[in-house]
Amino acid sequence: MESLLSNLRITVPDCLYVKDPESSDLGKKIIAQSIRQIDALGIENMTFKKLGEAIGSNESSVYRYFENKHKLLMYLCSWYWGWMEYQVVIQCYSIKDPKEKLDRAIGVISQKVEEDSNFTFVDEPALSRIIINENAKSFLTKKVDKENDEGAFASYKRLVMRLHDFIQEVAPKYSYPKSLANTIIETAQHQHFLRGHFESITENANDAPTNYLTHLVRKTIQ
Amino acid sequence: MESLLSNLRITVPDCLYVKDPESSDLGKKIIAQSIRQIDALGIENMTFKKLGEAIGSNESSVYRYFENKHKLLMYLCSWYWGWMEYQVVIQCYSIKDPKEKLDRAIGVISQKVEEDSNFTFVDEPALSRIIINENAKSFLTKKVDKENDEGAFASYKRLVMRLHDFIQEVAPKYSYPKSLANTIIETAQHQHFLRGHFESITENANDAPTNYLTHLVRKTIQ
DNA sequence: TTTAAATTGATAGTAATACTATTATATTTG
DNA sequence: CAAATATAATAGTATTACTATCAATTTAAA
Repeated sequence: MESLLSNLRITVPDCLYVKDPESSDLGKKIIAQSIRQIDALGIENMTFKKLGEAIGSNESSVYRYFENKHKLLMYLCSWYWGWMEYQVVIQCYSIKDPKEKLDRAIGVISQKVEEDSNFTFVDEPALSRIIINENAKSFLTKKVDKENDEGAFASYKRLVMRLHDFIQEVAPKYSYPKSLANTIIETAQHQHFLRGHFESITENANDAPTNYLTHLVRKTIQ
Repeated sequence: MESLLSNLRITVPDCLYVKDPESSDLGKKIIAQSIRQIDALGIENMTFKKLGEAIGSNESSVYRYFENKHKLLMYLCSWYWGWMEYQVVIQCYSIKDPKEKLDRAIGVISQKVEEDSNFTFVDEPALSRIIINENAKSFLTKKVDKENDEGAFASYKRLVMRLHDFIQEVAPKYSYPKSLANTIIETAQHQHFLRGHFESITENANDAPTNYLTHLVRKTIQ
């Protein structure tokens, strides 16, 4: 996609950072490099020390932007879900037919992610791999409820509700639109993971799970 | 359920332990107490030191049974999936009608877990909470492929294939029986999680996700 | 343009963790 | 009873996830 909207910004809840990383060059470097390192090493093996060194700075500078590694991960996940919501909205905006609109949304969420040149400091395909491998860790902690109260998961929830609205437009009488919206998003990520590591237990080993999910949703709400 | 089969054992891949914890009293204490502590503290905040102290032993003794915390978690998950497979098998054994059989399997996997007195050193309801909160962490690591090669995830994969067989019996022409089997298991856990922490984005806030899943599966494969 | 304020870099230090190693003491088994 | 094995206790190491301090640099305001 071409870079059309240079002043575009994905909003991330401010409880996730100490200082807004988009407000400085160093901050943007932290984001760009953290995506590279988490993708390469996994969140467990990435440290603020390594991150600082890689951008020609140091540990203490990274701490001035993010309280800790977990908040940084949540920031990245939040950015991704905000960006995904934006993708869904623009790619579905002009579609009139609700069914077609829902299909397109499922496609956007489950297909392979491509680079978006509107956000130069974010490598979206790498970030998408991080979502597949690390997103669950952002909420599977003993602090979820506290962090949820602070609004840390607002972007994710907004995407779920967006999808929920699309489902309701197609099938106003279906009883589980929110649960289904959730299932679509989670299953998309999980099937991508299976594709990469457990091909024996999925039929989506050679392809995105888009067809699987589209069929499942259509049948379920028809 | 009554304790009928005192010599019953759930098999766990032996790459997951150094010394079989079921072979001694200390080993069984480690299992029982680790379930309690991981449930209470989360895997992140549980340590072998705390675990050893809680059973009147110490860190080094725990290390003689499990190489590390991650292997212990994988052991517990593996045990759970093995036990779940056994539950599915015995609860569906006598059912002739394939549709009914599949419904029952979905019920077993998605309903609230109850204590099984055949295994006195395992608190199944607590273990089920661990699965909901920590299972994903057992495979979302950079070591998955290596551990998978060693057979660490055999129990989980067997349960998926068991469910796959049930789905195929009902709908031999359905194209995604493995993916769907997976989705049932993962969604069951995830909906339980949402129930506890994100009720605003699920309709299963007051109930198990059994009805949601049963409906979804029936419609999908019909 | 000078001064103050804010940002960054460098270094040091702490408590906790995830182990490894060693040795002493029980306990079991042959 | 002796030998083998299992457990307990202690100590030690490298790494991590921070916190604190201070100097150097950049930026912004008067």
